[in-house]
Amino acid sequence: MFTFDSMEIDLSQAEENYLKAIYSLFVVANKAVSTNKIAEKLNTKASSVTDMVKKLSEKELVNYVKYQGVSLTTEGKNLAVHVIRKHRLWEVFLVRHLGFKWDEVHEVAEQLEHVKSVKLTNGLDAFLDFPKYDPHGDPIPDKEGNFIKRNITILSSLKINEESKIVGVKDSSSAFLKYLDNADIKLGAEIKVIHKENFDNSMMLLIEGQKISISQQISSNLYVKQND
Amino acid sequence: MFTFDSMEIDLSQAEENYLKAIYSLFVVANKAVSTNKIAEKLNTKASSVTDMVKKLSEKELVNYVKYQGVSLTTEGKNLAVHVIRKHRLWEVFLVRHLGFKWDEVHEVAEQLEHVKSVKLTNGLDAFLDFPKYDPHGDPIPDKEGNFIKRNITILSSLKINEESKIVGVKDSSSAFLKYLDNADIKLGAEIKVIHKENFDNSMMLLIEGQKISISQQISSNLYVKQND
DNA sequence: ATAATTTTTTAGACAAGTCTAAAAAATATT
DNA sequence: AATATTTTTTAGACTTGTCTAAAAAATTAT
Ligand SMILES: [Mn+2]
Ligand SMILES: [Mn+2]
Ligand SMILES: [Mn+2]
Ligand SMILES: [Mn+2]
Repeated sequence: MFTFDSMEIDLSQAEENYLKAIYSLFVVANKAVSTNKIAEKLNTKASSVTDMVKKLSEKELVNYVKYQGVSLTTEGKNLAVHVIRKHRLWEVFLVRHLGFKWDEVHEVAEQLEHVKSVKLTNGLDAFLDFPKYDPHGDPIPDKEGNFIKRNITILSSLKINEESKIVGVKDSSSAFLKYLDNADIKLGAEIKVIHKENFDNSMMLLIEGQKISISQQISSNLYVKQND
Repeated sequence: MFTFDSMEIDLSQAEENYLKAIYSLFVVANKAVSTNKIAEKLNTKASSVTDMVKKLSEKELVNYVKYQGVSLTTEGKNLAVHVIRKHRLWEVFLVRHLGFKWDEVHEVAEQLEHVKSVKLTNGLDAFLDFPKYDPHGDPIPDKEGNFIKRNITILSSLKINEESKIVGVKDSSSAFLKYLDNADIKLGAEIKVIHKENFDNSMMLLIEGQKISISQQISSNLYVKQND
């Protein structure tokens, strides 16, 4: 049976970042992703992407046909998920044990995710007691690469009087996370939709007893789980 | 007053490794170190070292005169010590919290020491309760770069009946550390020299009540602190 | 269906870091 | 002091990952 322990391919940080980018773009698009989209995501140029994608194709980590976009092979996907696992475990560590705020962890996790040591990753996982979610509500793959598939609802799509719980953020930029902190909007908070303003699509909510109005910008970047 | 917080120079991992190598070679030689020695330490070629040393000299991190060896500037030394601080803090973390043995930490620490985040380093330091020594008995610089200067005695230089405590290892290769584990020789152990064999310079010791014989190879790689 | 526009790839260049082989300098030997 | 040996530097090449500018292909508009 497959586990990450068996993975001994030594990729560069650049290669790992490409795999991650391709993975996350594919998840939303659900079809082969363009070199342009990858370039945008990685803050680089499409020509650089073409070069790298050829290299990854040589290594059989991506499927690539000229002019037709890129997708991950099974092996490429496993490697991408493994990097994501490390990224999210480190984020948990930083928040729980080193006093980082959820808007401060990403940059450091981007570095830590490239450290290579199966013992380190699994040791960290155990130390943290096998967390299922990172500080932004994103699921953490276990060492087999399996993770919880969340039943995501976007807050903005809720109807009046529907009740739910905030379980994640779509945008995890520092700016958005800080806004949430200031507005006292936290993961796990119970909310109820009181009113939806037709004019600007803003929403009036009851969050943990508090009445609060949020713009469409905000409500379309919050994931909720509806109460049964 | 100077602290590492003020250091914002962004060095590559290669540059940091060169500074560390030059630092540790200089500490033992106490004079400008040769490109050859640096090459040997870093498992590279002297010609590569010459190139890099020129670059570091441009950045005023080393003093370099052709054919006359290399030494660190104040800034270079500060940066080297900062990397060593991170290396040793991570080693403590790995042993204390992730179940690593002292012979397993070095390789991973070599990667972790290059992660850049003042908040991470100081947070880790605080989480570990500001440890003074790493698992091999090496002193850990604080955030000002200061560390305890140990009064090192090599075990092999002790006379008969002298009593002392094991406080460090000179060789921290995995092979040597595993030997010590098997022989049940630990940092902190109280020892007394019972006998010195003239023939091969082996030593008979009393370690925590146990009688044990060690070769010169071993005794010349153990640091002790003499009891007053 | 042709033309205009956008996307993607190619061609050529560059910086970082490394290597081998040869030249130059320093050191050791006779 | 001259010669041989060792150490160090230079010269030129290679890899990885990136870039700009130009060419080619695909897409959109007319
Ligand atoms: Mn993140
Ligand atoms: Mn996250
Ligand atoms: Mn070490
Ligand atoms: Mn150590």
